[in-house]
Amino acid sequence: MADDTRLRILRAGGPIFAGGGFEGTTVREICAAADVNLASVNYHFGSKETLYLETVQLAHQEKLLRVPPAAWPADASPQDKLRVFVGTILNRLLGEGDIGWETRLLMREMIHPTHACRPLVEDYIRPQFDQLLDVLAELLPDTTEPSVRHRVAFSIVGQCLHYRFASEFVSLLIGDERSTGAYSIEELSEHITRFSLGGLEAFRNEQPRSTCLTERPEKRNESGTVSATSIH
Amino acid sequence: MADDTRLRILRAGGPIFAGGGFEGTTVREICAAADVNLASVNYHFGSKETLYLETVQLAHQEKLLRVPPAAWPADASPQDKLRVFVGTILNRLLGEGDIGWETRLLMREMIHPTHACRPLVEDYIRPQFDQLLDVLAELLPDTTEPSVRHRVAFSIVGQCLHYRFASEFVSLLIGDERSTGAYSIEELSEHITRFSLGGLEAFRNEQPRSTCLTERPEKRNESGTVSATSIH
DNA sequence: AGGCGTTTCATACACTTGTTTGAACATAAC
DNA sequence: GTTATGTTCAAACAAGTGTATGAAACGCCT
Repeated sequence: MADDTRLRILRAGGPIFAGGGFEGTTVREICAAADVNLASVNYHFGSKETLYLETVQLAHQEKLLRVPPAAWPADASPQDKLRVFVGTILNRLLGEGDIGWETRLLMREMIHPTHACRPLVEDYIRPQFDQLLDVLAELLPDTTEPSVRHRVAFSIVGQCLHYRFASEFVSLLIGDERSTGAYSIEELSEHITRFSLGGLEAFRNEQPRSTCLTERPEKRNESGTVSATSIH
Repeated sequence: MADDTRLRILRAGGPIFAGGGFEGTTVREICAAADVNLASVNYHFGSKETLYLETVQLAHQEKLLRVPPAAWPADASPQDKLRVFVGTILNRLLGEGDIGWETRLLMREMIHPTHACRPLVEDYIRPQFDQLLDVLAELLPDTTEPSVRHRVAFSIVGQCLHYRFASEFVSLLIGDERSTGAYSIEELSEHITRFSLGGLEAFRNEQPRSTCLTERPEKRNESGTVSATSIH
């Protein structure tokens, strides 16, 4: 019975902490939702803070089990791998019917990092990041510098995260356009993949850098990709 | 002297609210920082909540004055306009020496929208969004659908916002790579512009959609851009 | 100077917060 | 049954919260 109340507190804490943040959430609230006595949280966790830390940990641990990492056949093209990766991330961020409170916890952790931040990144974020880097390795020249690879990776996940972080702003900006389905997970996944593959093209021919951007859109050089041939 | 304390409260409230959020920030804290009496906030604002709303409003109002919107010569190429736009956004998000607490307020508002959200978007976000759409209009075919234009715009600002939202995660992921300067505002601006112009290329030849992404990177068709010619 | 509306101040008021306490309860070993 | 150990419970605690109050101080007009 002891472990039971412990788990009940942890599971109840997730969505509540996600909704209100650490401050803004009361232990009474959590205890009521978990249907346990008020003193239980201090008996089992010692303090509200360690309860929070354990909650964050468990939340992403369970989330990782529930929605597994991206996977693809061994002979998939790198483009398809990227598409699957983007789709997986978006599903993790936006999907799952209910509300996706786990990612709200993650967002809060991004804005206001606590001690839960570092293990979260190492256990939960870095594996996905490395997976994306592996895909990018197939799409970028071998000579591409690590920092450039990283920035490209951030450009891709940044597009995905935007629809989670700024979802309220997006809704206000586009009005009722969302009802057209243009912002479904499938459409967004397709769009981001397409945009990113285009963006990758700009890094396929390694240039010194930063000199390939002033070409006018009307003309296109023979390689077809933006290049450094025309500095205005 | 009355307006003076009013303003002092508002200005002191900005960074404090940004740091601790609405909950997590005490009126006493703000009054101490503003060096005014505790009762002043209720005398001048009526409640903590309306103080918060007015604080958010003033913060972005002053921010908008301090770092003006992107501007370019009339004959600038759309590519250059995009570069300037991205640079301006990044400067607004990451620049300004101190800490940029205004954007933290904005981030909080994104995650946990309050009544301050709607006017914030209309007065502060939408003008920039429209400006970006104007630039994109020069880079995309006239036939491009509005929803596609919007998603492209989000792909661009998403890349920028990522370095503000996930800055802690970015730091943890890249280790001390930041010290190389690869994540300076200038470098990031250059990278995002380059990546985005590449991404835009993928939308230059309007395809039905979603069929242009499986081309293998080694071969390239004559137009040079990714296209719908090969479905695997 | 004197009166008056406005603003400041110290203080107090409910109320909520996380945490503690000590008794009641359970369960198993002997 | 008795003891021992681990767990729950209602109640209370001290500290901190937003807000209210009434007196004091100020500035300004006549």
